[in-house]
Amino acid sequence: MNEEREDRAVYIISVAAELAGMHPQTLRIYERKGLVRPARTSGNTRRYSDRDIERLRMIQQLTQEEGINLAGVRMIVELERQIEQMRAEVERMHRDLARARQARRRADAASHEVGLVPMRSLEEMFPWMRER
Amino acid sequence: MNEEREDRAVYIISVAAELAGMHPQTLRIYERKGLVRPARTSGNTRRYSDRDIERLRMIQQLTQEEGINLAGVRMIVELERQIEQMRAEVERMHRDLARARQARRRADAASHEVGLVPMRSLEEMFPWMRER
DNA sequence: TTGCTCCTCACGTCACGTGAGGTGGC
DNA sequence: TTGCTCCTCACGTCACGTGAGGTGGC
Repeated sequence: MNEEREDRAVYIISVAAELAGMHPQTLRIYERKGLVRPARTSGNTRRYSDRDIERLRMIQQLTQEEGINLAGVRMIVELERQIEQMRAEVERMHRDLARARQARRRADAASHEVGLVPMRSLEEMFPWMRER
Repeated sequence: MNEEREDRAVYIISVAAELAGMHPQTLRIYERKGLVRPARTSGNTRRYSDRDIERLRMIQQLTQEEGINLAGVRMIVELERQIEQMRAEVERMHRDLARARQARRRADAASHEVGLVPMRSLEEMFPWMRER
């Protein structure tokens, strides 16, 4: 399912409630508390997207199975957003580090090719130093 | 305050409750729910450390000011532990990356010193490329 | 007209904090 | 003996979900 499709607001409240396994009135309460923000038609009728449904299911998991109230759900959603962001940051830095190390290796290899004395690390020159 | 001092179990329940601004009975409830684990004396009396007090204050913040219930507090404490761990990971990688880049610079400089053809980055050879 | 939507209000249930009440060891 | 601790039980309050009841537009 692509992003455009996930964000398309297609379900009226009764369908969304059925998909999420909830009472329609519960969905209205969640909107008032700012937990879900469905789109509205020109006639002021709510329209839910697949992303909204996914969010509703997450809320249901937290409230029903974990017994967490809505104030808790709100903060947990925010914290998980932060965690997701940091996970991406770690991922990015892993790539940067790998790239930096590869650049180093290429530079050393290039030195060899033009017949120069390679820059070696202490460990390369004195292998026995590795143990400590 | 050092770590050893933070973990020393010194306060009886009435003092801990006063320091945290709570009812002693509330502290017993929190222990039963697994939110705080004070030490016990040989006579089975609870003894709270400064770290325990800190935790109690955090719980109070979440329940009273944010209106979060104990199930929510439990998960939030866990998520914040994860975030702290990831923050340390990012910190560590930052250092690794800085170290890798410095090693690269040192290697280049050393090539210069022994009169070899230096391995230069594109930016070093064509400074005007920096602007983009 | 039918079946949906919109809204507000009220009730039942449950979590949680407070307090009482009774016990026992420094 | 006094003042603490330990525990359990009960009550008041509040959050939340469900449902009813009345309205209006496709």
